[in-house]
Amino acid sequence: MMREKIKIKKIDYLPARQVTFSKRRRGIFKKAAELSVLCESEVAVVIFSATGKLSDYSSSSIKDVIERYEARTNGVEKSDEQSLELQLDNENHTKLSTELEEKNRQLRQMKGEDLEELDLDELLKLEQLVEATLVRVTETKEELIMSDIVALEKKGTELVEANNQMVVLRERMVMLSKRNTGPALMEPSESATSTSCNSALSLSLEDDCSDDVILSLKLGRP
Amino acid sequence: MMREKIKIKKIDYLPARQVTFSKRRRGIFKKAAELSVLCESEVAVVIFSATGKLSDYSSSSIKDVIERYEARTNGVEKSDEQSLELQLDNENHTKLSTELEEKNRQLRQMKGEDLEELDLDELLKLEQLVEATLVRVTETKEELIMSDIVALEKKGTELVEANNQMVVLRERMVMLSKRNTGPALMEPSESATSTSCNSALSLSLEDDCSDDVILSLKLGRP
DNA sequence: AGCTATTGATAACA
DNA sequence: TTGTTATCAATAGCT
Repeated sequence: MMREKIKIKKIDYLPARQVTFSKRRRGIFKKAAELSVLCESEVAVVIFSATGKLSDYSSSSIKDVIERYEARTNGVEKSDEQSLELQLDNENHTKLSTELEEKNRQLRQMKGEDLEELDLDELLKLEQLVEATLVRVTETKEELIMSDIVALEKKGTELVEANNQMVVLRERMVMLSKRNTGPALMEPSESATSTSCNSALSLSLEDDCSDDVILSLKLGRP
Repeated sequence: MMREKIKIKKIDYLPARQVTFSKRRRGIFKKAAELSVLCESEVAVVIFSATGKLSDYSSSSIKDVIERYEARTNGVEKSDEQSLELQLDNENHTKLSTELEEKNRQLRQMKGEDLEELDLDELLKLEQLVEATLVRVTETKEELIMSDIVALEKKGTELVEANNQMVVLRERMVMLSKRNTGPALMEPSESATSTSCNSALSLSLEDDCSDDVILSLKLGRP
């Protein structure tokens, strides 16, 4: 009612023709862009309006497309002369593309996408595969965490050890000081004595002398 | 139901991509032809497929359109045409190879190989990804199984229904027989009456007449 | 320019 | 590849 089917023949009424030209031109450019994306192709469109105005679209450079076109059109015999290398290249390219596509498919399915393409058997196999991966990843992760923890514990033990040695050294020095300068010197009221260390270790070793902190250590699992 | 809206991005599945390419190419050519007629314009379309195959349409002569186009484009320094294509090919090739390599790496890690290349952060991310995949795969699998079961149940219900109708028919025939030939004819001692059906259904509907089995149905979850 | 009813294009499937 | 059909997309006729 509102709109009727048109016949494909010149639109006589100029304003309508201009409007249609604009709209359909946009439509074609859009379709060209879609095709180039959907199918990874190179598309070029050149339009001269009735008034001679030029419009063009190209998925890449229109010059490249035209050059490529002319190379193809003019050089039919070139594909006999130079074909070997080009042919090999093309074969290679096709092979690579196919391979890449296949890998992409596999990857997508490993990521849980496009699963509707699969039948039950394939789904079960994929499930097994993913489960196996998960086990390995988790194991590897835990090993890594454990080795980190062990390394930290070792470091901690070394630090505690170093601290103890320093405390001993300090006491000796205090003794020496006393012997040399008399009892006026402050002495430590308390020695750090903790020497054991475990993975949930949280200890703080500080001397009473506020300006004489020896070591402070804190370890823990998040 | 039948068709869903598509996103404008590369179609991954090759056969579908080829079909779409053909159809949309035809579509664009048709639109181009319509525009040229409706608005008396000159339209040219050049398409290179992903495999390098050339297709073109032009309302007049493509060469004319191209010449006209190039006349408009000032100062077009034509670099040698051959090297352009070769250059593009080489770039493409390199890009493809790199991409393929990367995908292979990702795929190996998705399969739980080469995990030692990863640090803890990457491992945690991978673990999450794989867990998400596993959830999706399992869900999809279960949906598929459920839909299979539903389909079987439906089939089962239909069969039971059909059976019931046949039993009724049979009873009527027996009645008729009795009326026509007297009480000498055998009659069924028992009618199958089960009309409900569930997924763990297991029923066997047989008439007492050993040579007159009507239906036998067995369904169940493995 | 916008706005819909309608035609036209086409994705999924066979 | 070609055909079919249910949907989606383009656009003709108006404002």
